[in-house]
Amino acid sequence: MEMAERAPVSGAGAAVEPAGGASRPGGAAKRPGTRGRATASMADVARLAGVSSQTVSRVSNGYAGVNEETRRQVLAAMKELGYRPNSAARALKRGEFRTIGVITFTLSTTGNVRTLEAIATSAAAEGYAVTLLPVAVPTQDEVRGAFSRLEELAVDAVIVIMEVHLLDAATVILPPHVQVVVVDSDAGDRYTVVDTDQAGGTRTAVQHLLGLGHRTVWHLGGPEDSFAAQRRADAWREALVEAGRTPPPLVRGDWSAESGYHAGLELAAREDCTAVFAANDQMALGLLRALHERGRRVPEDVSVIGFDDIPEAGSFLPPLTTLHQDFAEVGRLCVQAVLRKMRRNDPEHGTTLVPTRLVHRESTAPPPEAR
Amino acid sequence: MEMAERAPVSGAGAAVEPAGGASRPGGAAKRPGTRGRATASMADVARLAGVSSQTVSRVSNGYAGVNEETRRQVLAAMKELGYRPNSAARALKRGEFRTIGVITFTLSTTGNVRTLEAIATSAAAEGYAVTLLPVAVPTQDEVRGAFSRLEELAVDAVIVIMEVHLLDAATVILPPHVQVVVVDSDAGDRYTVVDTDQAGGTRTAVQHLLGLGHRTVWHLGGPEDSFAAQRRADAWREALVEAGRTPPPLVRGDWSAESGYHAGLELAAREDCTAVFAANDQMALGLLRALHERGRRVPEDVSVIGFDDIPEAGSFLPPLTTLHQDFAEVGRLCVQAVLRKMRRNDPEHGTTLVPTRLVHRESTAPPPEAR
DNA sequence: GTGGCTGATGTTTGCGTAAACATCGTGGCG
DNA sequence: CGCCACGATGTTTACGCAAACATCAGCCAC
Repeated sequence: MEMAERAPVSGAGAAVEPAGGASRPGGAAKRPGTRGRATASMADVARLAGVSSQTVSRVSNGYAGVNEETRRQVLAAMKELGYRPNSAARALKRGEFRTIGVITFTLSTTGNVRTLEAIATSAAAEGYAVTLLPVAVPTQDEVRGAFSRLEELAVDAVIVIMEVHLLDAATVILPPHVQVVVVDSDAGDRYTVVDTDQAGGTRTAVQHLLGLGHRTVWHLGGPEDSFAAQRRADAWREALVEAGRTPPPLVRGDWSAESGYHAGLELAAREDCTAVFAANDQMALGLLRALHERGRRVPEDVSVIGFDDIPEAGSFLPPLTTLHQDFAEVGRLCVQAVLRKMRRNDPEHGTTLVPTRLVHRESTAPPPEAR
Repeated sequence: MEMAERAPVSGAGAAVEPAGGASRPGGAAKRPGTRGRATASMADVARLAGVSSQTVSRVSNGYAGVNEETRRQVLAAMKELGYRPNSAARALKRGEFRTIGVITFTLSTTGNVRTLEAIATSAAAEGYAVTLLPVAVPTQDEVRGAFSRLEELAVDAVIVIMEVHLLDAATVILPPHVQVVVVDSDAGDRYTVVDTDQAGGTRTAVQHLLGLGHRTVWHLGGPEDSFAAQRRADAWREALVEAGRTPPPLVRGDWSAESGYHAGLELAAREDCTAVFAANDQMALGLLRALHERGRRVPEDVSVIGFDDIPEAGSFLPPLTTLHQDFAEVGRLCVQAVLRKMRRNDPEHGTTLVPTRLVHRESTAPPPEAR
């Protein structure tokens, strides 16, 4: 921090030549491709300040027992040389990297991205960096590969934003000292989990529509291999049964707007379908298009409710009533949880659910027959 | 890789106690909170395999000159102890971290996210990890803070996904040995830049609409402080002037669908507006809603073209004609460029533009008067 | 046969940092 | 007055790894 305003690029390390060149046999030009200008080390700073390197270390780490005058000199020397602690050496010495690894299957869903962003922000606030490990194709080998790399990588803990069953085969190679927190799954018995309250949100959605007078609620679900989708579908069914209604057949999409459109064409053909709960906003978007094309008005003929509350949801035609997921909170809690586990070396698993919030816009209304 | 299928969690390091405990004075329980079970080091493996630690190193790094029999023994010992190279020590010794830092202002735009994803994937393919540094609020202090951290952080190079003018004040503290590549800017004279060909794409959009017979093309631009927006606006104006048309007044949004809606209400009121080029798809979405609400049909009365080709664009009402940005390619080229610069220690700046592609859907048509 | 060469392996050393321990004044107190 | 506690600083050492150099056996050529 203190050296934030040192000289611009080429002027760095101007006055004193950091040790190197002749004196160090092998290690002069460290950074590959750095024209021999090694970065200043603690020893260089110590020499310039006329103290021992240990004193530099003490200043660098903010220890109390350093004379004010000495401290000033050291800081001055640091500034002059543009000294930056070498994090590799630090990590080696301390045995921790101050880095959290995030493994994720894809960044193409809003949820994953927003969660990741929140994780990065929270981690930064705690002095941790975030290393990203995306897994392009979700074969088990891929996942395993990613984790293999993560282990050799400099991470103290791992947050997984991914359907947990993709992780199962990889579990065995998690090194015992790395704590893991998982998002987006219901594997609370085997992992520490932080997630949106899928079931609660779904119940809210269903009850909202029933409350408007709809006889039952159709569900445009996510793909079969997604636990989150499964969970929402289960909760939808339960909520209907609890209310004494008969759940209509489940219609599936794959989270994409396109798949929502296709499913929507089916639903539009059913006269008895007056209310649809879509498992995410993208599919709801496609659904809206299909209903529009088939002349079914929303919300007059059919009510639609989404899940996620993506930023665009308020601009759909009509603006979409949906369940807001607080991804920022999920990300924040992930970091909290993983750091707590790390610090306490806590092997216990816990599940933290973040509630959703119903955002009432213009895509839901009482059914035609109730008017 | 060889140790991918070693024993599950608790069985790690079963047979041989890695050195530690009594023999090492200070360094027994390294990882904080690890109940004293230190991870195995090269020395431990060497002891078990009955070779020197250097031979272990050679096996670990795949050097040729190791006897096949010896190699097998070492690999077996590694497996038994669950040995993983310590990346901190490796980084310290080698003087590089095999990590690229990505600094970005926000992950709420599709472009940034997709670019980031491509960067992470490409970097992984090159054996590099990606460390993420989001800057929540774009004040200069924030940016500076992020870079400060990056320097102490373990990165060999930096990719910036951010309007470059936000970076200017921070530049001075970039350490001289870190190569930088910037996305999303036109600062080719000061940085190496990889970006979508904004101007080319814009020209394509304008020409497409003029080609359909529209007298002129309106522009729903991005915020004033965005270079990308500025660039698209400039190119739009130029393309019109080149074609001998008079550019109508510029209407601005802030990239959001909401802002597109508000701007759209204005545009909908102008009878002479028959074609709009929106600077991104989100704003186009809002624009579509506004036009719909005001009874202006798309594309019969007004043609709309977007920019980005977000996944949802094909599900808009109507499906949006837009310019596809190849973010994956941008990300890939970023990694290529920054690694090349690193390896050659290349101080030269270059600009790489990735072309766009017109995706023709249903939101554009000839103007009413041409029919 | 002996010198040199090659391939396989061991030994030494140092990367930059920070804990542990050592030293060295100074001042307070018995 | 001398001893000791204490604050400030210096010295040693080890973190884990991998270059550089050293060693050593076997083998070929002259």
